[in-house]
Amino acid sequence: MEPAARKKRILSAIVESYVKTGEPVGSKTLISEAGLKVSSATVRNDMADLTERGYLVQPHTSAGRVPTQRGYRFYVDNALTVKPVSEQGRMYISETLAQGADSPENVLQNAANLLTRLTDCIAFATTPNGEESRVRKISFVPTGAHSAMAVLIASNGVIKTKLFRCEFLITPEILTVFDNALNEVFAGVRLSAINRPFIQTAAAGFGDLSLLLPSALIAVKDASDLAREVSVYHSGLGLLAGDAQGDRILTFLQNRHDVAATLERLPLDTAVTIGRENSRVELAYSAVVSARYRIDNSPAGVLAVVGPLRMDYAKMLAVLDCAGSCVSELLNEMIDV
Amino acid sequence: MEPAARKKRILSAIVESYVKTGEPVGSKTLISEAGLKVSSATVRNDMADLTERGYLVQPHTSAGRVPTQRGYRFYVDNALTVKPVSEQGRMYISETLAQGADSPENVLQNAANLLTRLTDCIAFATTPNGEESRVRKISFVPTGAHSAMAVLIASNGVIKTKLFRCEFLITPEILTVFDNALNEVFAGVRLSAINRPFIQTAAAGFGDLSLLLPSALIAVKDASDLAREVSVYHSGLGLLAGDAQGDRILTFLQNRHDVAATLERLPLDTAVTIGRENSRVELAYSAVVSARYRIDNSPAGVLAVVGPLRMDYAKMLAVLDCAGSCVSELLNEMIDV
DNA sequence: GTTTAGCACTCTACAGTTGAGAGTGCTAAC
DNA sequence: GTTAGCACTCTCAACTGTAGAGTGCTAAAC
Repeated sequence: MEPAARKKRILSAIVESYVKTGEPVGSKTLISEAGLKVSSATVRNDMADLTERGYLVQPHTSAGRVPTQRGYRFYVDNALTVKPVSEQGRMYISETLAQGADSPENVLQNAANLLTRLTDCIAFATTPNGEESRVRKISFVPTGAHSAMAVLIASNGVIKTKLFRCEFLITPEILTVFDNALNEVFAGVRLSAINRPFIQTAAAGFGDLSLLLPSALIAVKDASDLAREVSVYHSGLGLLAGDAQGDRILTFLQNRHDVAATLERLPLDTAVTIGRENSRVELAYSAVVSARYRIDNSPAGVLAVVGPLRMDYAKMLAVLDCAGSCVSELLNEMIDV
Repeated sequence: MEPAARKKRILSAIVESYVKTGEPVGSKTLISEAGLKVSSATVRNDMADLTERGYLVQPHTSAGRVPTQRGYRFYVDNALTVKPVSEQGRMYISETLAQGADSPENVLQNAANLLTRLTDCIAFATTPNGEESRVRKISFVPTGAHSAMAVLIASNGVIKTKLFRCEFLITPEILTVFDNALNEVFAGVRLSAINRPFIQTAAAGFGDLSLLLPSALIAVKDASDLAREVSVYHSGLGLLAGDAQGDRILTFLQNRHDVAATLERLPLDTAVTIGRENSRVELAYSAVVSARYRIDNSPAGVLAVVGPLRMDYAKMLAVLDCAGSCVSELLNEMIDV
């Protein structure tokens, strides 16, 4: 075998052995496990070279080698063969996700729970980000003499409500007027366009009505903001107990908005993000495997698991890929009512 | 001083010193800190007695004493003077809770965040349990040709929505019929009474209509179930990093339903629950300080902090009591629209 | 030029030892 | 009932020695 090819094989074997055992891998272990036809001295030379080039490190002088983040990256990019989830596995995943799932939120929580169970990692699922979605319909529901609820239905299936109060008496007639007026203005508008200037311009266009509308307009804007907000479901907190990176990850979880933003920033495809490649320092020693689910065939929310660098990347990728496509299927069914 | 009174004083002093320093308290330290007018030998005799009666323990032969759970309990019941939060403190709490609080959920999340900040403990806030509350109003909003959304407004101010589909075409007229029919049946009914038998009986009473109603009825029941469900907001996960009980508490947090149930089971007043007094084993080495907030003057949800047994109980009680009443005020304002 | 055997070297992990310091329980006297 | 004095116990931290694992280097073999 060519020296170059052998080195690649040695690196893969070290990653795989280290992932399995957690022990630094020495030259002798490597020969017996990888079935190499060379002596330990040769392997040592190759390992020294790989160390020099930054793919491996030695915890201390007399220890075996451990992959660096660069080592894992090389392994994931060049030496990984992902075997898709079996047909039975896929059915199991699909059925588990659908269990008692009467809303998209439920499906996503199911997904996080399931991923934790299948991967033994903390898992996340985000709601679809609303950046691309538009207002499908606005309705009003009376809730009291001076209060009502605005209901916004977005094109990605998300429904948000917001209460508001008025000085004047709210009658069914007024709500009908609101309904007609606001649907005319908002229908088809992108959620991201609904900001203060937008509602001010809208209000100005209503003549007499504009005196009655402000609180309703603000309620619609608030509902739109809520619909754009990404919320995050997670599962597997308990796994952090005793985990080496547990403290860091807890710090990461502390701030909901950071978590949402970090997950949103993940690639649009199934992907592995290793250590410092992550946008948050708290994840500098963790690996994130993620997949997007799609709604109406465009990337929507993300499923992800966070675990140690030392993880079975092939398995994780297979599971996430499958879960992602199952979630897509389920949500698309639910939404196109 | 009477020996009995002195022992009580010694126990309190040990609790307070241990809470402050975290170090087992020896007889000499005790004399200098509690200003006792007896010798260390006398104190040692008293400590030996308190140890025998289960109020103190020695981590090892040559160490000072540490309070047992029984010791803490005695201290909390007999030696604690709670000084109410100052007027300024109260205003600060009240204002912080109200910040950007446009829904009860927001107020509760604010409360959890604030409690974490003030107490350096993980904090929880539960939504009002719906056991006592009744249906105030039901509305329907069309969302598509064959789908609509049921909106249930409960007497405790909670609003829940549920989508449903029908085989037949949904027109505004049909929804008006639904609206009238279902408000007649459900208005004033306790949420806990809305179960399968109830909706079956209800459906039976509608004659011809009953063919159209089932999915709407089920949607109302589902919304009612959602409204009864207690959800839990929490804050301070990051504090678990490096905490001695962190692992246990993470395990406790793992299951949302257990958390909700445990919190619901806490006393109706401001209270301290110490170690094994808690209903969950994971909290056997933690203390929970809790307060109920009230809606319409009856106990609704709970605010709680979970921390080490070794905590400043007086301060915690003061803060929780204050936060509880501030949340009550705020929510009552929001709800009686 | 590449590969190999052999050997000296380095480092860790673990177990055992030691001495200082803290705090106790007991006893005899007040 | 309280106190002084003293022997005793236990922890903690620092230090030591040893076994084991794995390396890097060198000189010889392919």
